[in-house]
Amino acid sequence: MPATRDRIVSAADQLFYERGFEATSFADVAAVVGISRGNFYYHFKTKDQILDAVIEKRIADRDAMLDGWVQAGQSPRACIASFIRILLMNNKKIRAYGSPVGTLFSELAKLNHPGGDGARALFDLFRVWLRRRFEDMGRTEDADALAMHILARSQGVATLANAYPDEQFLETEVEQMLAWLDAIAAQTQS
Amino acid sequence: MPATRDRIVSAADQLFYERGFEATSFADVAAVVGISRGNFYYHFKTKDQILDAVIEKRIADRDAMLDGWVQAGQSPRACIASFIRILLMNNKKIRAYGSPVGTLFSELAKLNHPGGDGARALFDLFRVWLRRRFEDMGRTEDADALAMHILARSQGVATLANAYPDEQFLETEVEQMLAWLDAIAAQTQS
DNA sequence: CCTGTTTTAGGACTATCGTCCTAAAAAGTG
DNA sequence: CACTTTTTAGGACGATAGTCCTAAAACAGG
Repeated sequence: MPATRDRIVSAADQLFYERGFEATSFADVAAVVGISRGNFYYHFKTKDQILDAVIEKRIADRDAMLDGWVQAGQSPRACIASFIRILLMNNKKIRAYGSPVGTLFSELAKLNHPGGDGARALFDLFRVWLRRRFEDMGRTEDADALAMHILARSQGVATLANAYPDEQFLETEVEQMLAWLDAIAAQTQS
Repeated sequence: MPATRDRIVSAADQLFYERGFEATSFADVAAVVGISRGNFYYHFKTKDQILDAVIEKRIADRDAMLDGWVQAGQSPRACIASFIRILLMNNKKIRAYGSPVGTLFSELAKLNHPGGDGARALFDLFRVWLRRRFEDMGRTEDADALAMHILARSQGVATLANAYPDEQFLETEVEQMLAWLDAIAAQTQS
């Protein structure tokens, strides 16, 4: 049986993703978890503290996923391909709610919320990881630009897939991104 | 002197962009315009009505901009290049607040707000316009896919530029998008 | 100058939210 | 079993939001 605190963070994570941070209230999360607002306050004094915990969890989850690919012995190129395919893995959720990273960052940036730094850290996690993969592929000079490029493509595809929940679009764009990766690899190894 | 209603819509347009729809209150808009909340209510009965008016204005503004390029006699390819360069034209605002189209859509989609359809109509405006330009370039079979592709790229670049307000990134990506457009044009005319 | 319509101001009402407090229940310890 | 700490429940409080109402001010036409 998971601790109450963890159940709160998981529920908040999901609700923040589906409804947004501001639109999700203490009462909403408490209702999903099945506890009272008073109990909620025992674990988190302020809403910002829940946000911090949710961002921490999102970072930890994604960090584990990314490291898992590396630990599994996938080549740098295969790792990047796996990153691109996240869009397909989560295609239903992305079409329904967009990117968990991008939409959270957008909201917090507009609110000038201090947690926006944490949301940027989520981007950083992917950016740094991707940069290292490109470096391992031999693209040391422009590894960061390539990382930013593929990150931007992912974000854009997620946004449009949310606006137009068309599965074909997602698949087409993923194929193009993989083709782009092939071209990069060909450039580098030749 | 512009009518009060128009001043309200302009102020709301800006505030919705900078702070988001939900985070902007009647009082915020009224304070910027310099009128009372009561006067506000005379012009707009509900918050949804302001949102509708703002979306209508955004569509009209962008429709005029896009049509202006066509009326000015620019070639289809030059028109698409102008669209890509919107990112540079508005680079300061985009780095500060993201894409006015994408961020509004994301927020309304999460709120399950009826105005989300209007925000999607904003995407449709660009999508249909871009599709027609690609058709005029001779890409009749995949014009819509090309339109969606460049729209997604724009959105992704805007999101990342918001997260990392680095002017160099924006310029680099715009150049790559223009190079992509050149490649498309070369494919088509050969 | 009078009259009817449009526009504006300011406050009242209700609901919801984040926050906080207090006391009971549960769990752990000797 | 007695005692202490942890956890839970439920409600109170102040602030803010969207909405709505009423009356005064500004303006129009005869």
